[in-house]
Amino acid sequence: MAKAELDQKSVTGRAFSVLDAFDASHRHQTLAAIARRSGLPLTTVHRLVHELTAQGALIRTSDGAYEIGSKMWRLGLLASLHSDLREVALPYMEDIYQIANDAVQIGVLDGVRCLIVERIAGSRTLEVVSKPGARLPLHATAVGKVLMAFGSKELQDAAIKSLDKYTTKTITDEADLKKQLKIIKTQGFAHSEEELAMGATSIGVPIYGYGNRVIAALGLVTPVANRDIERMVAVLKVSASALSKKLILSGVGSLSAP
Amino acid sequence: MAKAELDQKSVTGRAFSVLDAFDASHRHQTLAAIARRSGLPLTTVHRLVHELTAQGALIRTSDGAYEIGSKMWRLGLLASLHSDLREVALPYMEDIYQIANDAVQIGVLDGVRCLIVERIAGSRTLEVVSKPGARLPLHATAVGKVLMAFGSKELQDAAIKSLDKYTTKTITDEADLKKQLKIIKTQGFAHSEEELAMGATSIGVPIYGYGNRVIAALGLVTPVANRDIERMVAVLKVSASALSKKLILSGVGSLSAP
DNA sequence: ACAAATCCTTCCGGTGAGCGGAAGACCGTT
DNA sequence: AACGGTCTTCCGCTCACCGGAAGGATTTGT
Repeated sequence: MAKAELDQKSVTGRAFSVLDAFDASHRHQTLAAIARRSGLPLTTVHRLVHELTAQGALIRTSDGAYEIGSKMWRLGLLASLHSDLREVALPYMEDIYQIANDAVQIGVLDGVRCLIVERIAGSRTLEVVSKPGARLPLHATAVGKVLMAFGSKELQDAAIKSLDKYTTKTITDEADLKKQLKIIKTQGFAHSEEELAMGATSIGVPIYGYGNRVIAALGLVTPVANRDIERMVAVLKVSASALSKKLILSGVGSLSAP
Repeated sequence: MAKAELDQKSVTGRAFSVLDAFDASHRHQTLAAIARRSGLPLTTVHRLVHELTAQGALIRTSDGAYEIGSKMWRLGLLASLHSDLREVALPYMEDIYQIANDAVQIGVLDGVRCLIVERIAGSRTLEVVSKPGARLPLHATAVGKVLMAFGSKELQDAAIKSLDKYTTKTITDEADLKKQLKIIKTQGFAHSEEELAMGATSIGVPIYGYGNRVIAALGLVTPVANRDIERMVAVLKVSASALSKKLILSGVGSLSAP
């Protein structure tokens, strides 16, 4: 339970410590739970939560607990990666899903993680943790490896500093990973087999935006059993180039790091 | 340009004044612009924006301006109306779109406005301002009227206090509106013709959730020319009852007011 | 039935974090 | 070169935030 968030010195820092106490598996929390998870004194949380509720950032449900409010949702829609990328990519992802019948996902770089922006999955597809909003490690997923391979030198160095081991197949050796990244860059796609979770294999290809920079990665996730990598790569590459063209035309792509 | 936001006394209040300076048509703003729109001193905005950027709530683009950051987007996904309602409703909305070929939208109550949660629109459909995240007036849209008709007495009174006039057909008379709300409640659907924008007509039906309470409204928007209200109502009602059943089973629905 | 352990809320005095004016470093434009 | 616009740093005053203490409201255990 990480309680040492950013700063916590400024009020906004504290406010976001409160908000950060919410995640996919903690969407509905009591005041005391928020205090515990954020590591802030109860009284302080009490006040902050009240202010945030007044702003509509939180909402109090009928049972007295708190949830993220509609203002957060409304503001979140304004994030460019959502409005722009998702909007354009969704139809293409649906096409891919029709053909491949496997889970399709698109992700962007967020710090040293891969942020899943959208995902299409059927009932047949395996249930992994890669819902929209999830932040997956770069070195253990195909989409992540793509973003890493086409990313800056600094990004690679930063990402390599924490190569967590998720399964027996996760690549944790720096040299091995660097070698693979080079191959990915030349052959234009990444492959990951049971490196994040057993039973799942995935491939990913880069998506280009404004100025021909890689702004996202498109991927397919499928059970190890019925994989047909060549076919999947072919399908992905066709859609990816069409999608990239459209993104470049609409001029999507402008980010930066603090 | 509303500069008198909520409070502005507390730090969180000020922080949200900054965030509130962003909307669909102001997604990309310079520091000075934010200061102007929020009504806060430039120096103050400067500090707040820095803190918010450090938290990932804002992001600085390569041209020096600011946008809503990915953390906001991630947090926004946790809002229950999005994750739950949207998730369940989307397939039904797509079905309706296949049949009717008109813009389909679903909205929930947000204060005294109707918050559009999701919308499906084709290229043929007319371009109105009802994108996801938009907050439409209750008395001038079909979905809004539904929420109002099935809402509490207090809500109706609060909404009636500000009956803005958008077109010549907008209903601004309190008695007329109340009469219509009664009819809507008995016949189970609402109709609005050119009350928000000329050329557009819309109908709406209620959607039920946990405890058989009305939690949302489903609507169709079409050009006035090719309207066929009876058919539209029929289509909507079928989908609405199916969707309601599913929502009730999954137990969606829990809100409250400050 | 009581006690114990939760939970949430209000009160209040000290203090340090937030405030914002002033000043200056930058652009571009006329 | 003087202007109008942007962003940034500096710094002292003050007031809004902080959080312990205390008490009410519920739920749980014995």
